Amino acid sequence: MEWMSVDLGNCPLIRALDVVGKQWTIIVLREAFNGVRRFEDFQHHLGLSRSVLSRRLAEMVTDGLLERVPYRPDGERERHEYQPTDKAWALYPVMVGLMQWGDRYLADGDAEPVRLVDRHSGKAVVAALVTDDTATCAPADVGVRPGRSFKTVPAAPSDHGACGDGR
Amino acid sequence: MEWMSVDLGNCPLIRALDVVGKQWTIIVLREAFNGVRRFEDFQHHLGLSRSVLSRRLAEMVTDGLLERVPYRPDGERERHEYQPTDKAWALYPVMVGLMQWGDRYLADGDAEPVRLVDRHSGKAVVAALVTDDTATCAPADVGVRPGRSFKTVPAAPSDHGACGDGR
DNA sequence: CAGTATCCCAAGCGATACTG
DNA sequence: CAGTATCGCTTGGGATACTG
Repeated sequence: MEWMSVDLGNCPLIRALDVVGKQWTIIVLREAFNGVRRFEDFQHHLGLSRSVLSRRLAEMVTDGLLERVPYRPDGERERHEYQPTDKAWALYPVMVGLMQWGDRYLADGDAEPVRLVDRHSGKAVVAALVTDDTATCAPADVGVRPGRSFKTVPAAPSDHGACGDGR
Repeated sequence: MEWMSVDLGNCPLIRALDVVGKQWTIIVLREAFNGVRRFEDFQHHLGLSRSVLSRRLAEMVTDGLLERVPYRPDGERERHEYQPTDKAWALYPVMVGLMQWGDRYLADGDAEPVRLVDRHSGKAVVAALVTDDTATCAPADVGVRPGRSFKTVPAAPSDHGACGDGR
């Protein structure tokens, strides 16, 4: 971040926040994780202004979080869709952690928490610190129980067997 | 966030970002996790302006992330220190996840990654998604290998045996 | 040492309008 | 449908100066 003082500039946390810190970024990412791919869909789901969305999307492409790929639905003209990159998927645990933290500490009473479950075992999934050798859940293995606001992950990345697994 | 459209307002992710989303918040939190407690220390470590720090600290106290507790060192006059609350410690995995993500994808080449290790096993610690029943690392169990920028955790919270463990 | 208050600037957002 | 451009507002940050 340009507003940072000298030696902290290369702190990985600062660098991360420089990319992810802007308000809409993580939300847009969540939509993308949820399968949203097109401009209009992002805009309607989130209700943010078109100009902001345009800029945010462009930045996220520049930052390597989204990839803008052309495709042609049936007989229509060519379109583009924004696909989350592996770099973006690597933020999945962070986003989930944030969401679960919000659920736990910022609940407004009426909304039941979003419960993530592992598809295979059916067990609840949480974001946590674990040792290297622990079995982790890949984004593709994660779904939600009740089904509110955070649906299942439709298109997980190819190689991300487990996010955050051994370096 | 006030800038959010209607129904998304109670999305836990949005609520979380409303509290944590401001740029300095997580950085200040990291310092607090690292044992920094006093105004001057935050200011010198981070190099941010006193006015901003003052506001940020006050907000974080309001938001329940920090607690301002009085204490009296040896024979001096009374002082105050900012202690991270359990609510703040619950963000530890998120912060670590962000930091590791920055290390992995935003490395500037010259800086070696911050390696977190479990004190007991000596194994590397990562932020990840796991099932409910997985053994997790409490903040107090986590230290760093080389010792750059992210030191050991000096004062972990009382009851946080494992962050993110079974709800 | 530990802040608070004031002033100014830059960045981010929304609304609106326009292009292919 | 999928954006880009412009404008004005609001917010967050820095500098400086001041208080206990």
